[in-house]
Amino acid sequence: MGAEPSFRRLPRAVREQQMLDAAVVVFSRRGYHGAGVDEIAEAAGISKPMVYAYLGTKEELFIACLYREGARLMEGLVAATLADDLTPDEQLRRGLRAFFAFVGTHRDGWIVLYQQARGQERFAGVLAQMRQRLVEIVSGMLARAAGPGVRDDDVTTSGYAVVGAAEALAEWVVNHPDEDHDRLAARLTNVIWLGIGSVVDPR
Amino acid sequence: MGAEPSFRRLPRAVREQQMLDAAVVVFSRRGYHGAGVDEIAEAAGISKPMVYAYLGTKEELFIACLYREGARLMEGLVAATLADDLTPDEQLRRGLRAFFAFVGTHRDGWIVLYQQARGQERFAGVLAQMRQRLVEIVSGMLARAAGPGVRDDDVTTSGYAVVGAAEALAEWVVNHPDEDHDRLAARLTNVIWLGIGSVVDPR
Amino acid sequence: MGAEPSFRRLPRAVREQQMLDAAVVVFSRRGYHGAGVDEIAEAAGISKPMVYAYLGTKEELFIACLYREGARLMEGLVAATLADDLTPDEQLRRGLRAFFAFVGTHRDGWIVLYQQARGQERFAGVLAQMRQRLVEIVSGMLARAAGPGVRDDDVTTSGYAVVGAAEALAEWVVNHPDEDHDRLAARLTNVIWLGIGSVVDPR
Amino acid sequence: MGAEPSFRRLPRAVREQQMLDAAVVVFSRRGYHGAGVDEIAEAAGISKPMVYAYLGTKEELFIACLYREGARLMEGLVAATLADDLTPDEQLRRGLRAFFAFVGTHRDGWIVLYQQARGQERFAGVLAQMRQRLVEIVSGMLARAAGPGVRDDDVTTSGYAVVGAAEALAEWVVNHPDEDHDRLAARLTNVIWLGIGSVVDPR
DNA sequence: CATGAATGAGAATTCATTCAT
DNA sequence: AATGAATGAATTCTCATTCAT
Repeated sequence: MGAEPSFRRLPRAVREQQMLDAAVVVFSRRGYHGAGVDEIAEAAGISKPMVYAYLGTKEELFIACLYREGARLMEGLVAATLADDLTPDEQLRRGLRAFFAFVGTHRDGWIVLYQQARGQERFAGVLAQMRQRLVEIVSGMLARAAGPGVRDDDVTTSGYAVVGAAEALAEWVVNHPDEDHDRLAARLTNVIWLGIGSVVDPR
Repeated sequence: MGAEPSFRRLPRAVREQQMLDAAVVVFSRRGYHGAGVDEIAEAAGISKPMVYAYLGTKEELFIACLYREGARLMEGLVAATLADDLTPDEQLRRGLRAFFAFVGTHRDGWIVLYQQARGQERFAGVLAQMRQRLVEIVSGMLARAAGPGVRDDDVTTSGYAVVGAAEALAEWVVNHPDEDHDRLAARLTNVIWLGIGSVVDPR
Repeated sequence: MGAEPSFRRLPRAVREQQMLDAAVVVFSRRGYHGAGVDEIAEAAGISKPMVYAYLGTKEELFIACLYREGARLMEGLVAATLADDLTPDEQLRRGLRAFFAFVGTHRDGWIVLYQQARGQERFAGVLAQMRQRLVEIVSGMLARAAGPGVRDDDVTTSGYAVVGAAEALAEWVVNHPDEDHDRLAARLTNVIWLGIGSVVDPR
Repeated sequence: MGAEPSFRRLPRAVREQQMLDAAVVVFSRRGYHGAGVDEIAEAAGISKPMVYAYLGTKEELFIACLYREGARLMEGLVAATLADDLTPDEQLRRGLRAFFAFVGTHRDGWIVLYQQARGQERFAGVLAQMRQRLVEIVSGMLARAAGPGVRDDDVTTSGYAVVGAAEALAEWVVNHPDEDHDRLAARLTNVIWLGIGSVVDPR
């Protein structure tokens, strides 16, 4: 049996995760400008200079949060989506499920990513990029489903719409923590799938 | 015609609108916390104390922006929607068109409402309320289209999805100012209308 | 019967008194720095520029209050004291009575004079001067009563003590508006008169 | 002897006292509203944020001054008064001596307590309370001296008068720093002691 | 490694005062 | 004569950031 680790001196990597955890929580509640480094340090149970020593400026700290949470979200999505031989609609359904799962589990991360990072010129870029990737992924699925002969424009538009719908429902998920993600994903997939028909084959 | 009015002393009502105009622009770029009252005053072409004299605290100023822009949005929507004898889908299409028109014309107002007000606990309420009204309006249209025998829950979820999709496309509109709103509204309506079938009559 | 005077256009002298009335009230509650010219103007029922037009700077306004209230106090005292052929103790008693009467009737004036003007370097002078006159008056009475052969120093000290005692009781009067001034004056005179014996003829 | 301590970084307790020292000086000269936190910080030889970090708001800072100086005054008084077996008049004499000593030594503290705290509704309470305690202490001595059969009212009134006289002489002390406190206390005690006879046994 | 001490720079808010009408 | 409009100059308070120990 190994020695219990001392509580005070933790390896750097661990400390950094604790700080990021705290930062995500605080940023999610107060926003970038509203959050104080003091507050974050306190929430992390360490002193302010440590925050600066480990993660740098408040801006860098925020960006670190963005990257970590963004990566988590993407990981979940990709993992859920990458299995072989899935039909596009199944892929979509699993992607949505993973998405809602992330939002449900990482409420604060979601809020930081989607509510706080937006609208601060400085960070909008990082966010827009991620969102762009989402739209592309979804558009890809839709395109595969639609087959050739559909205008790229229409597919992209639909991609936006789908991502937007998912995001709106994410807000719903945030406010209704006991919602069944599977059911939600299934329902939305259906709506989308039928709807997509109008793009694929507009009468 | 009459002499040009002196530029320095203006009646209160005029100045207030100028201030709100400036405030919306600045808030949209910097967010609530990021915006300085100094900056807003300068943008409005007057001195800081006037802002406080006329519109009160920064918080009250922000709320005033919220209300003005919110009212503008709602007016447009309601006006577009209220005509007699519209089929639900036509109603939806017109509503969406009005929505995209607002977003296109009042870019900054849109951003303040939908990106900056969110995530500041203080203002989330005002916003959530407005969004709620939107969802209800849309859900109403969907319900009328779906007829009885559909679960309220499903209708609400769809309402959220539709509003979310519209919001996402709004972002698209913001970034592609020359997009044809009519076309976008029509396309989204189609997607929705088919999709909605899945809720009304699954399988 | 004369024409009713219009309410709006009042002769300057009247307006000035109204302003001073209002100013005394506000200064008494808030102190010199704490009081706002806005507040005073509003209390006087006129607009701020009028205050400046009539009474000048806030500082000048405050000094005007000081002089008016100080004059009122002194008038009362002198009037009560000047009658011919009064024994010193009767003089003192009447003086105290007049003093307490002023404090009771002009509560705010008293507070401005004795609590607010003190401690602002700028005004302390005016105040100290008035107080000095009071001490001299009282010391004069005491000296007349004591006759020659008493050290000036002792008389002055006693003068201070008497004025101080009166001021302390003035605070009492302010807080107990229904106190009988005559009785208070009589009691204090007695205390003083016996006490004064110790100075006159210290065993 | 040991190395001179570095001047820049000092432990909190020390800095707090320095700040209070400076604050008392500045408040005494300018009054609560007239004093700027900037000015106080500069007088204390540190930067403004430290004042806020350690002592809180300007209001809290002022109250801290009130409490510290008030405690100092009271300590002196109680210490001087508590010795066993003193006759009431000796007690009073010692009390007055201690009082004058405080005023002489802590000129600024005295001024803050007795001139600046008054008249600001916010602080009047703290002050009134302390003054009340003084009046009660003095009244107690007078009552012990007077024996039973004297109206409470009269004793209280006399208490006020005595405290008032002492306060007035305190002002004298402030302006005549080389006055002999012992002599002043003795003289005032005599004046009071004879005067008190009139209350105890009038005519 | 860790932190209490310290601050420069700026934020919101107010106020005495003036001007144009 | 009278006032709404307007502002320069503070003032209180906060915050991101650094240094000495």
